[in-house]
Amino acid sequence: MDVQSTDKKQRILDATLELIAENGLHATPVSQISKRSRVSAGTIYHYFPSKEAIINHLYLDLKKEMADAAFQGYDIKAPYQERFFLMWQNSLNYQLSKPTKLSFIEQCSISPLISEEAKEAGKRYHAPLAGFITEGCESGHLKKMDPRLILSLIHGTIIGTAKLQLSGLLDITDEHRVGAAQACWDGLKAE
Amino acid sequence: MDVQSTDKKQRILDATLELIAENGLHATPVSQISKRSRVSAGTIYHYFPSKEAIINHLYLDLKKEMADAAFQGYDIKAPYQERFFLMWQNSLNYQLSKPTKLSFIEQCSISPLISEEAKEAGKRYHAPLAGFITEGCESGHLKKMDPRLILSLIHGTIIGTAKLQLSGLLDITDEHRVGAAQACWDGLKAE
DNA sequence: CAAATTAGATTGAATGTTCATTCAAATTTA
DNA sequence: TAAATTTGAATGAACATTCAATCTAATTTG
Repeated sequence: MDVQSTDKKQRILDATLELIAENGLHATPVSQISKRSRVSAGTIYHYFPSKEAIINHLYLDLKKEMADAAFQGYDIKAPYQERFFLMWQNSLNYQLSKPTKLSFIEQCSISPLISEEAKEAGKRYHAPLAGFITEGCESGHLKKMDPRLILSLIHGTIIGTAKLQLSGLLDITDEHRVGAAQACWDGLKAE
Repeated sequence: MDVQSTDKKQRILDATLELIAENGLHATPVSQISKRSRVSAGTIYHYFPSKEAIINHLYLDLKKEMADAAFQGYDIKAPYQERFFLMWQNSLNYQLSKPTKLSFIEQCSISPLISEEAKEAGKRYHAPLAGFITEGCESGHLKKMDPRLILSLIHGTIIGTAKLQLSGLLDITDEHRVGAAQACWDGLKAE
């Protein structure tokens, strides 16, 4: 696979992401993906076996990207609370800077269009994050609560904040970011 | 509109809700809605001008139902914290007991299939809830933070918890409910 | 009261459109 | 020149919507 063809593959993925974020999972025909990506319909099927495969591929790419983004600048030697804030902020910043990706993932996360295997693989990317939470519970930094529940609460606050911006109801400033991260920490820290 | 016809209208709405929760917004043809509701395709168009109209109608019904559910047993004379817990629990219980409704709303909340008017009307149902948060900020029970941000954080924790159950990853017990509500409160209460 | 009339409800086959996918042919690359 | 890539028109299936015909029940008329 040469540069030209990887480029085309990526153009297909980019166009699909944009169109689904704009028009929704249901209203994105291959003909439009073809136009937007400047790759003919036939060629799209040279790179992907089906439209469903494009969407599943995209889903996994984004899941990985999001998981990686959380660990940007992670320093294992830093205090637990500091690492908590770093990852919370990293994750929120990612969602805020890539609104099309948030929109796409939110549409897919429930849809049966995403295969069980892809959902399973997506969860695997969460393992390091889950480990970080479990560490916090065991070391006494976080409340004694099921780590899966804690992770869902954290995720909920991040997505809630990002969607608020996406909806246009409130422009999230640095002050909001810090306040929201603090609220999340205050709710989950031990004592 | 007699009993028989309201019944049919409701059957159409019920079938659409179920099918979209099962198969997704994109993969729910009118022919299936017709089968599941036992109302012929033609009759569906007697009650609704289009498939989109069914979905928008359903969206508004559910938005109202959810807003109302939060206030079940609300006692304006109760202490602020008690009312906070009541509404948080009410909302979570609603989402947990109606998983198809959660799935449907989550799929719609981003989709461009929902008209701007419907989204606007849906927001109006949130007004009492928003008022409750503003009251808490002004009375000093909640942190000094933008009430819209606080509401989003609360909503995020509820949806995060409910989706955890929906995904099958964790069965939410009473203990989990109380813990999650407490975490949400601890994060948002003043001091 | 029974027959006739009417309006609304209901049907599902027919319509025209849109869609994902295919493929024979053309072009590019090695 | 052989293999890989690319094209876009062609294909057939699936879809939302329409509509002429039929049924139901309520209302009017003789």
